[in-house]
Amino acid sequence: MSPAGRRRYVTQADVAQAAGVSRPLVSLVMQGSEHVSEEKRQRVLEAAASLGYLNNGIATSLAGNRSHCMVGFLAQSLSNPVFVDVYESLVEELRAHGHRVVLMQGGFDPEEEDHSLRDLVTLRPDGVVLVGYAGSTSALGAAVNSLPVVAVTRQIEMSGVSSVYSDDRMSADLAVDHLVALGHRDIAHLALPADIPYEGRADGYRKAMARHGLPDRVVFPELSARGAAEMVHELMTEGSAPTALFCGNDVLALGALDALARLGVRVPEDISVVGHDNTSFAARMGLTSVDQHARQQGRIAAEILMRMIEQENLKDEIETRRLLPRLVVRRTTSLPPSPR
Amino acid sequence: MSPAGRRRYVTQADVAQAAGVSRPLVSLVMQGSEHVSEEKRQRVLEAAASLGYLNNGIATSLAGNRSHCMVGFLAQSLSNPVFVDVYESLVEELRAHGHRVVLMQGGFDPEEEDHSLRDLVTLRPDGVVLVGYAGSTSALGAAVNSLPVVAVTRQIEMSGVSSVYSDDRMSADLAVDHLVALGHRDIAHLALPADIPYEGRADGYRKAMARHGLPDRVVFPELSARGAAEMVHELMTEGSAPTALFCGNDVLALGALDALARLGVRVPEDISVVGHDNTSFAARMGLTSVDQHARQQGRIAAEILMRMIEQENLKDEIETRRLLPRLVVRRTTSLPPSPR
DNA sequence: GTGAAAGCGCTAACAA
DNA sequence: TTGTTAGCGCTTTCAC
Repeated sequence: MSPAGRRRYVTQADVAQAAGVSRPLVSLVMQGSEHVSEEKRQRVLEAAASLGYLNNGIATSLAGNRSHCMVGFLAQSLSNPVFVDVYESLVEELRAHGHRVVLMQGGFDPEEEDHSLRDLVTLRPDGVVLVGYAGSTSALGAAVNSLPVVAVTRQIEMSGVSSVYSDDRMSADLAVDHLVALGHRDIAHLALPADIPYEGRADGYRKAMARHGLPDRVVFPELSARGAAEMVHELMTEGSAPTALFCGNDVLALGALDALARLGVRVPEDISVVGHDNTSFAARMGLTSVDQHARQQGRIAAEILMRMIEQENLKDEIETRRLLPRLVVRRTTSLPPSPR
Repeated sequence: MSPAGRRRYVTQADVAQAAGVSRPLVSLVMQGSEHVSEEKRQRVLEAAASLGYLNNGIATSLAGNRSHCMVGFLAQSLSNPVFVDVYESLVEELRAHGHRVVLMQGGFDPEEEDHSLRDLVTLRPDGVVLVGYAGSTSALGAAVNSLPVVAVTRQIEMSGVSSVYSDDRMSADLAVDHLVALGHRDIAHLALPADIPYEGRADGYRKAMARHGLPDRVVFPELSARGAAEMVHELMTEGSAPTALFCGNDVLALGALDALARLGVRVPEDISVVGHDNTSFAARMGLTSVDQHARQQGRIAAEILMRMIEQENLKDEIETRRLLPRLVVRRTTSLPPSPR
């Protein structure tokens, strides 16, 4: 069966020899060409099957000077389900166009992101999708010169980079306005770390509070449900507790809800909570959350990318799509507790 | 800047011409060879930078007849956070060994899985990790002949495939024994679909119930929180409601909790709920769940894969690691309601 | 130190 | 219909 010694892939040359034909003929058979006699086709296919031949896509795309039909997806993290939503909808859309998607994890460290992006480009994809990219502009600039790039869930203002994103300032407006309309005045914000590229949420929150003439209160928990839980515990036990919490994303909101439950603080009777991203667990938990249309973003990104790939020239032919977020009100927000 | 017409990658030949040196010299410089004069090295590096040269990893590995330092990861789905845990811990471990990981989504359709696996192998990775693989044995057999394969979260009994998994029958034992010890007799099981490869959970549940002399009740919701919610709604409103629910995974458990909350059924006072996988949201929601040590599975898979890659011969040098699951008791399980 | 030549696995012109 | 030849971008002998 398999060769005894060092593992080695079976090549078309091996198949050709076994079948007693020339190398290019094997190539023709593998490509399903019509112009091959039935007899040789059979011989080749049998030889290939018995040797366990597997096409080498790397060599194919190199020789044919053609594309893999592959696009790269660089995700900062998958622990936030919203990124999974983007990925899945993108895969779905691109598959329909005959493209496959390979994902690499970037990470939160800019250097790591850079490195991952370079690794991805090394595979010579037809294009690259960046989700929550926080790398340097230099690595990005190099990529942009050679292949189409589209950023999702945030805008990257750079020549050659298309963007699909949701307006984060408006997200904050929606959340704050909703809470203020209910009568809240003491609204704290559980922000995403300052070094990840979603500062619009915190900025928007500050502006919205100022617009209502209310003082703002921003805290920066570690980016995890646990981190949020610890921060909320602190917030609720030291000094004056807010009557409402706007969380930078649903993962943080989940942690917040946990901490509140442990403290015996009732939601929404004692405190209201708003999340961000409207992930499926927000829906299941009855969490009021801002929807940034993740699946739609993935779909649009796929469309833009396909267009960029097809025209294949003119790096300034980029598109920018800003979506309007939508507040989904559920069971975690209501009137503030009446003053004692 | 970039060429006006059709987008084309800059090659070493372009760099060589611009720098006025030979092609191989550029290669040497790019590989950081010592045996190059400082002057030419500078010229080459400048030319490369100004042209925006990016190495072609595809051509490199082909020419050098050497590996990418890349391993493939085929995931059935990422909507279940437990698979993300496996992926992230694997990436962490393999990165430390200088390997990068590219992920492709398989899907639930066996044909799709097959296709994805072939696509992945086409990229000539050093090895492949399968998570929740449900493809055909033929595609797998072909892969196994050419490169190391390790299956995670389930066992694949096939020559050449290593496996890391948690004992699903024992999971069911832990859950059922816990509930029975609390006094439950009417325990229903929200099973994973029969066509995905985790039948051990349902089998184990049936056996455990039989062992206790109790009748079993298995229902098959659609594999999503929403599906579980609908199924549980049905279960609780038609006929006799069980006093406890053992769910095939935490996603289903989340849906179950949602449905119960909407029905006004209290957990754990009226009904106990046990999940599976001990995902981070189980921890945050106080869900009693069976931990299958996902991160540890990822780490072990990485170690096994590295070992298989290094020895590089003898396809029967495989390893099988069965982990023992652990029940984590939280707030969703307690005594059954006292009979009316 | 540097260039010429050969080759990785495959495809795409040819000619036969 | 088939084999021969050349070449994709890169690395790797091997002379010079």
